[in-house]
This record gives sequence, C-alpha cells and structure tokens, in this order.
Amino acid sequence: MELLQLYYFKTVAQYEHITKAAKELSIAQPSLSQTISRLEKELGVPLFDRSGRKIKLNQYGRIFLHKVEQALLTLEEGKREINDMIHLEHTYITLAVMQTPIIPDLLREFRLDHPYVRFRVKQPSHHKTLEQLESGDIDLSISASTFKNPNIDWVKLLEDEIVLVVPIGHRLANHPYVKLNELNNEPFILRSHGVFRNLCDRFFRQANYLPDVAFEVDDPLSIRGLVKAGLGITFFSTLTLRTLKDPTLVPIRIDEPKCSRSIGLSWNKERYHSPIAITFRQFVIDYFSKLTSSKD
DNA sequence: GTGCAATGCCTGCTTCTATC
DNA sequence: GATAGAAGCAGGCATTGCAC
Repeated sequence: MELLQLYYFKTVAQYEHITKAAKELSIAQPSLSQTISRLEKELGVPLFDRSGRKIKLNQYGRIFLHKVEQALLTLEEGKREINDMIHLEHTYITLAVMQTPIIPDLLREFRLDHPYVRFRVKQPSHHKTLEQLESGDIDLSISASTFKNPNIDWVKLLEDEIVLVVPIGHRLANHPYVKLNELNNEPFILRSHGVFRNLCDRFFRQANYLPDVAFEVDDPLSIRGLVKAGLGITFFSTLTLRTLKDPTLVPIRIDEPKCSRSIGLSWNKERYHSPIAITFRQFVIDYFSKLTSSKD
C-alpha cells in the first residue's frame, strides 16, 4: 500500500466520481480507476458500491477513509513538526481570545523574550472556537467558556469577579457592596448578545431580578462611554477594570448573588503543537498565576 | 447519442539482480 | 562499487460496455 494510493482514494471518496477526481489529481481517469482497483484488491474488499455509472463510498470505504484521513493528518503534522524545527524564527501561534484588554499585555510580555514569534489572534464565537480547536486551526483558546469535548484540555487561569460599574457621582458610587435585587430599576447598559451577556442574564435570574435594559450595545468601548455619560450602569469583569484603570468608573462588588466567571486556557490534546506553542501555553499559565498572586 | 467507469496494451521509470 | 539487463509497476491512450 502506498501513500499515493491513499491520496487518490481520499480524493475519489470526496468526489464519489472518478473522472472528477482524476481531473483534480491531474492524472488520467483509467489510471485512477486502476489505482483504486489495486487498493481494493489489496484490502480484499470493495471500497465503493458501483451502480451503473455511479460509484458511492460503502461501509468499508467509510471506515477506511476515516483511517486514511487520520494517517494523512498525522503525516502532515509530522511535516509541520519538522518544519517548525527548521524554521523556528517563522513560527506562528494561532490564538482564539475573548475580548479583554489583558491580552495585549500578555502578548507584549511574551514577545519580549520571543520577538520572532508571529501571532494570529482571532475572536470567534464559542461554537467556532470549538470547531477550530478540533480541526487544529487554532493552537490555544483563552476564554470564559469550557468545551464539552474529550479531546479538549482545559486549565483554569483565574476566577474573574464580575462587578457592577457606575459613573463617578452616581448614588451607588459610595456603596462598597450591593445586592442585585435591591437596585430599584436602575437602567442597565448590556452587551446585545454573546457569552458575557449570557453570563449577566444568569446573574439576573439567580437574583430573581428583572433588569431595565436601556441600551444593548455590541462594542465594549461604547458601553464604557454610555456609563460615563450617566445613561446607565453595567457589569465589568475585574480583570478588564484592572487593565482599564479608568478613575471615572466606580466598581461596586456584588454581594448577592456571587458574580464571577472562570477564565481558562483550552487546547486540543490530540493535535500536534509546535514547541513554541507549548512554550506559550506554559507562559500563559504562569502569567495568570502571577497576576492572581499579585492581586491577593 | 452522450457520458462515465473499466479494460487492454504500450511506454517509461524504478528497483532488483547478476556480472565485471 | 559500477554497470547492464530483467522485472515490476504506474500512468497514458484507445477502446469497450453500460446507463441515462
């Protein structure tokens, strides 16, 4: 069995059409037909059901295709691993991150010691992040989400407290603590959708409190602007507030319910990770560990 | 009639083996 | 170790057979 046969089989399986697959592979159709026949002969079973002019992957073909894809992927990863060893200075790390101002600081610190590393930073949805972790399109994800997938490893980086934020001079600005259900129709400015909005809605449900959502905004900068303009109050994570360092925004801790989220690092343990991606992974864990201890 | 998969035969390349 | 011939194999062209 040869690698070429496997590439050819994969292409035919994708198209379920020998002529189109041959065109794709830039070889003659009879040649491809024979290659598939030889492969089937070697395996001792047909990989396709032939019906007239049509060929369709059968149960053996589907099982074999799955194994072939795994084998070809492993070889690709092997090539990538060797390439990484040769061209360390051109290594890319692809990162999915939540919207938080701490990420630029994290990347800046890492690049002080590793200036040759290039980053691709994405902000995909929860669903897309899982998809791309599975496919290996992203190396790591830093987010408040966890993924229900046995191949995805997750490490908690920190517990990020969520606080209420009011503008300076607000009637609540002098309160060290508040209870959510004691807010008395304060207008809220919230994200229109997404993970953080879902989190806020969960807090409201826990407090059995129906909020007056005056503004739903996509952009966090706009939320900040609206709060500063005195148009409402909002939730911020303490992590975000620490990096914002904005004296016109007053954080108030929420006494009830307990409002926080777990920020974690996720990666696909079944996929190949370049040495520099593994170095970065450990750097992120250490960075957040230091951040947590400095906060205490 | 047309389109498509399969077959037969040929060519060229690679690998193996024997010989020097 | 180098070289020449044999064998095996992949792929191309021409063609066939079959389904639509």
